Amino acid sequence: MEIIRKTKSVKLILNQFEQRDSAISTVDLIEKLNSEINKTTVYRILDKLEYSGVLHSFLGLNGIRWYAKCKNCSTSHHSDLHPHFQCTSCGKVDCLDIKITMPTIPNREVTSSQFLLQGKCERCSS
Amino acid sequence: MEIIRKTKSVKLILNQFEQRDSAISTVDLIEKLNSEINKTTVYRILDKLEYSGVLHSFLGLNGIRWYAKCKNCSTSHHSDLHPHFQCTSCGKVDCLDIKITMPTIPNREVTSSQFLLQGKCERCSS
DNA sequence: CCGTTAATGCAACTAAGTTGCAAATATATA
DNA sequence: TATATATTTGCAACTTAGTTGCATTAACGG
Ligand SMILES: [Mn+2]
Ligand SMILES: [Mn+2]
Ligand SMILES: [Zn+2]
Ligand SMILES: [Zn+2]
Repeated sequence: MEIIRKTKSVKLILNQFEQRDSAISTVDLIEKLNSEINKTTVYRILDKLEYSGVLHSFLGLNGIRWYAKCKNCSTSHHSDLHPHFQCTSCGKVDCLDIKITMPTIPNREVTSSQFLLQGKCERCSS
Repeated sequence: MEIIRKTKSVKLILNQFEQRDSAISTVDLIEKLNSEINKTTVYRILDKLEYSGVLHSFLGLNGIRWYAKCKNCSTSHHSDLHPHFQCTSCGKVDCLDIKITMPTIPNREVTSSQFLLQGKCERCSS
């Protein structure tokens, strides 16, 4: 299930991600676009954009899903093994440009991971 | 909000955690005890056990909360900064006895983290 | 055993996300 | 440009994890 048609809704959602560099939660996106796009459509487009390698997603502190732009991903290959940072003060969520060394665990075959850091962002800690 | 009284329900829940060493999800616990304890009570007891330093919790792959025994925690101090491992084949979730080196990020004050690894457990990969 | 207070069950609710289906619209082709 | 067709959308209804208020029950110290 890839994105086939550049519809009005797809453009509106992509536009949101072009306007900022931080991640956006499904809830925020639905709220922000609620007069223009139905929430079902938002979920479906986000699914497709992730599948296509345009966005990647992860879970925030409360289990809500967040989406952010991919950098070098495609439909066939995803390379989003980086941590994310959620500010407990303002709620902002960012991708971190940090290589995490995947720990090797005896007798376990690790295929992927989610690493979420919490604390205060630059703006909130100064 | 600490545990004050050792009620029948509290004992039943603690018993579940004594019987196994891996984590248990709220959903599994509610299902398993559904003939003996109301789900509201399960949620409330888990809250209190976590607050008291008996259990710690974290989110699994699908955003469902999991609980596991604490090792050296108390009401005043929690020391559960370790990764967790979820088997994508059998669904089992474990605490990993691995020290993770908290990355230092410029201009950000990191206070805690959640690190969830995914893959195949010992039993499922052999 | 009794009185106090914490704990419980229940029903109703909230909120994120999903599903089926009919209507609308993007796009390729003529 | 008009038409055909497959994709996308909106809507309403649903699912599921977790929460809340309140009346009832039960733990436990005296
Ligand atoms: Mn990211
Ligand atoms: Mn753990
Ligand atoms: Zn902040
Ligand atoms: Zn397994």
